[in-house]
Amino acid sequence: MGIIRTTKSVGALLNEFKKASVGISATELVTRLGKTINKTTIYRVLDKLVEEGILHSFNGKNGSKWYAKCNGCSTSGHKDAHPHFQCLSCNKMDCLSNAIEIPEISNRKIINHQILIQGQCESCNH
Amino acid sequence: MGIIRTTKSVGALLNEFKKASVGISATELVTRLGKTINKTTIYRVLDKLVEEGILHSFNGKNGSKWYAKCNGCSTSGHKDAHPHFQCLSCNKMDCLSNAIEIPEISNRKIINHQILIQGQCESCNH
DNA sequence: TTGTTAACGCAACCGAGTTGCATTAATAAT
DNA sequence: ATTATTAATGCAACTCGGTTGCGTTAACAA
Repeated sequence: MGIIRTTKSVGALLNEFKKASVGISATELVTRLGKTINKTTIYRVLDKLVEEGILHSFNGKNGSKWYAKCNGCSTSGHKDAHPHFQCLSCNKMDCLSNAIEIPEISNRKIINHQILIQGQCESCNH
Repeated sequence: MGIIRTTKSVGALLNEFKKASVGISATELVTRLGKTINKTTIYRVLDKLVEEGILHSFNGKNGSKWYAKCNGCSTSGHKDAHPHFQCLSCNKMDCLSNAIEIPEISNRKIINHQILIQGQCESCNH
């Protein structure tokens, strides 16, 4: 399950996330790295990195897959559920540190949640 | 923009939502109605019903498209943003009436938001 | 009853993501 | 350093949700 070798694909992907403080979509990663790394590999490495607790995965508008660095997660689980903000003009995806209270819901067991806030980012909001 | 004729496709789709108090995914509607209504038509009618403020649309897990009845919406906009709960066992999708506070976010303009809570529903939670 | 055009069906397409399998290369063993 | 093991990769083909273009049908107004 957890075996990960230090290959150039893993390095290249981790590098993209080291450079960026924001989220990156799977398709964006394929366009950035697709000439040197096969897209199948990109998707597989992303899955691995999520399993490892290094990245977290969530959905953007239109349900597309996005990834961002984790904060204090591990193989045993993702702990830092936080809202994401996606700009409807430039599509930039931010991880927000704002804590949002999810209430208990009668008779249901909550396992996780996703909050996607959409609007205009700092640069596009004028 | 808003012109809608009372065709059998519109009737059939509205009927599905009249019968159900929960959300229905686009693919589920295609399997239910696909023998009598072409899937292109299904997607087009759904779009129309969302424009009309009769249904609202949102994403389930894996980013799939879901629809549910609106409450007090109109062609001028969807007003009843509420969280959705999807059961990870049976995939049932509920509209929740719980109000969840979305804070203002510095320098950004919030236009809308989606909250998807996942877990076990009443029947699957034992 | 007829004319207009919204709505429909069909076929073909698109794009994100996946699968199977043969090949390559990272790590462990010698 | 050399070899053996098997995780990781590349490739091609595929799946599936959803869309587009276009000719035909049928709702509604005249």
